Amino acid sequence: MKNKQATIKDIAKEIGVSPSTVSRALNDHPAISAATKVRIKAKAKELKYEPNIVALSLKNKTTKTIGVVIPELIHFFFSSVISGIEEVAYDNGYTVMVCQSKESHDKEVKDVMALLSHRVDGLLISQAKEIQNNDHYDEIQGRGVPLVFFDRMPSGVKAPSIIIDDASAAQEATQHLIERGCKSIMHLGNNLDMPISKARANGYRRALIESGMDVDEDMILDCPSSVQNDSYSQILALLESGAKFDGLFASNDLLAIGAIKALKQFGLSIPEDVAVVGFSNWNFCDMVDPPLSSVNQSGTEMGRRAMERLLRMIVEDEENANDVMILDTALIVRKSSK
Amino acid sequence: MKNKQATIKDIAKEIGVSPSTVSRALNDHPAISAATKVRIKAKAKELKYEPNIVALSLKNKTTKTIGVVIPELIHFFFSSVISGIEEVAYDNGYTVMVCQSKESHDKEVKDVMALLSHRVDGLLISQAKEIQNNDHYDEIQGRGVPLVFFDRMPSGVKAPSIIIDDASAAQEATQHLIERGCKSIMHLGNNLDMPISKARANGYRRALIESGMDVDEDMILDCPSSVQNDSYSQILALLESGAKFDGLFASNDLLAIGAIKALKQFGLSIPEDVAVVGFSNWNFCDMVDPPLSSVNQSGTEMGRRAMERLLRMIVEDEENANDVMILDTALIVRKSSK
DNA sequence: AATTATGATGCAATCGTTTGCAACTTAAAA
DNA sequence: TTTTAAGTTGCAAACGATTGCATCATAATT
Repeated sequence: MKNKQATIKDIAKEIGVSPSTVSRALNDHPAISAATKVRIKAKAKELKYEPNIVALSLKNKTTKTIGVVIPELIHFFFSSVISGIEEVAYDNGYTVMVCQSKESHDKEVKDVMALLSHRVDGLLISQAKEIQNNDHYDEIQGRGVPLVFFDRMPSGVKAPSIIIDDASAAQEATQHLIERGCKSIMHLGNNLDMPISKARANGYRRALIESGMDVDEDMILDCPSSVQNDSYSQILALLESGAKFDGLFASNDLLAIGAIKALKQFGLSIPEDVAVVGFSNWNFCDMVDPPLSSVNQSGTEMGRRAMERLLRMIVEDEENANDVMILDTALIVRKSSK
Repeated sequence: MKNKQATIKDIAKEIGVSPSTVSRALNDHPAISAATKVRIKAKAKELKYEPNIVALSLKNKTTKTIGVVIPELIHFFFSSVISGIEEVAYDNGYTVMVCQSKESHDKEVKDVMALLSHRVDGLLISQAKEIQNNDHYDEIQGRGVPLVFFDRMPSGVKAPSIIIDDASAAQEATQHLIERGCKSIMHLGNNLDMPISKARANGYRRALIESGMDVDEDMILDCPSSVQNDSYSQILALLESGAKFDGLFASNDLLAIGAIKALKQFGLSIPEDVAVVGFSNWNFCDMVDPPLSSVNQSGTEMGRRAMERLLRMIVEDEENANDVMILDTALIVRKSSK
């Protein structure tokens, strides 16, 4: 089972011309006679010749490949982003290499190095939860490889990013709960060390403050693992200890669903006793009971925009910019907060 | 913003030796003196030299890259598969190129050709719903590129596959409904032209027959688009036309959830009036109301196994085999059928 | 002192493709 | 008939790394 892919040399040998002639014929170079072109093209088809992109990459110093590093492949949001990236990449003749950091800084660094070794033409990155330093980002830029961040961007790196306004979106969600009449609103953060989670928590605080309500830091819980069980057990424990609240804004949908499970189990009804809002509008939001209100962020669009931005950097060979594109979010109100 | 990646030549020039010496020094070749090695390695570190995989690929005729073609990235099952593939690939020093066929035959063919041009060392494919021919699979094998199918395999191609026993799993699910006391069971297929869906429908039939029940082909509905709305509207229409049934087995979870929505809306309670079982055990199965019974198929494991199988083909350079690995499934009974 | 090992390094070809330049053939112009 | 201009095609170098073989200097042996 050895490689049988035909090369330009094979064609050249069979026809009895030089490889250069074959190359020019296949690229419709004007200097080649029509007759030779026909013969060569026919032979190419016969041998099922396909140009070797690896050789081309070496020559052109461009691989028509872009690298993507995301925290977790199996999260609906991230797989939508990749889907968007792949779409635009495909339309522009690029192929996508995907790595998942599994939220680990080390893995993220290794992924980046591997992709650099593969000489990707650009990188799209969403930062892992575990943050240590920006050395690998500097490394990328030091090598002149275009870099765009999406959703989770680091601070202190001069690169374009496509994000949403997490704070404002969170504020809107919290505001909605306040308008609905909630007097005592909890917030579930998903790893509050992470900038994105911090921003959402700040949005929550801002909404309370702007409505003249007190911010009780004890009402902010951290569920670092972003598994529903985490919020489920924390909320259940809280309820059992006698805590009272009538609204809950969670930093992601899974946490919201875990909380709902605990609330239901404790005999509370949603939204009557406690109104709940999640974040990300995952595909199952309208399938759970009650359907979960959530902040919609379109992963597909984010992926598309990020890829488009990256392409612009690649094509225009522009200087490092650090423009930030903020995509719209929209609060989708469903029964859980109606 | 041009490429500044250091090459072996750069190191050679700066130190004043030949490129061959640098190459040997970096690979710890015994013929190079310790002193030179030290100098060269120091300079390599200083210049942040990283071997150019593209050049290596050209020389070694191996890219350490594998290509994956799946129908849809955003489906939980498929993103789990990719996650499993990426894991094993990464552990073995491979990188993964991902393409989505979007269930289109043409796109699948184009994806395959693009990946072949990139000279991937192997291909993992799950066939698109739209099936026309196997020419592109022949093309892959004709070029001597290892190929493994997962989940959806074509008929008539001699390649290993990792699948589940769709018929048996479906039979088990249906059997469960029968044992629970269901007398009239519907089946929702997801594009019954697709082999995988056919198999599930056959499993459904087998269960009925083995229990001495009649198979009424009118009780089998096709929902080609695999969107919940499809099953929702079809089931609703059916109920309004006066159809009666007390069990429902759907070919995937989305269809099951659409059906549940219709049933609920029609005032039926689940599982009392109609017991429902889905297929795939997507992550939201235990979040919906009522929690949905489903056949668990581990995408991550399927991805891992497929990648492992492919690696064996790559490493051992074995002859085309067509062994089929059938992964275990397990019916997870939840409230929707209890 | 002459010969033979031994150690260290460089040359050149290779992988597949592209491309500037040279070289050749033939036909047109002087 | 000689010069010039097209029209075709091939040579060789390049991209970055590896590797068999040749080369050279030095050290060890006789």
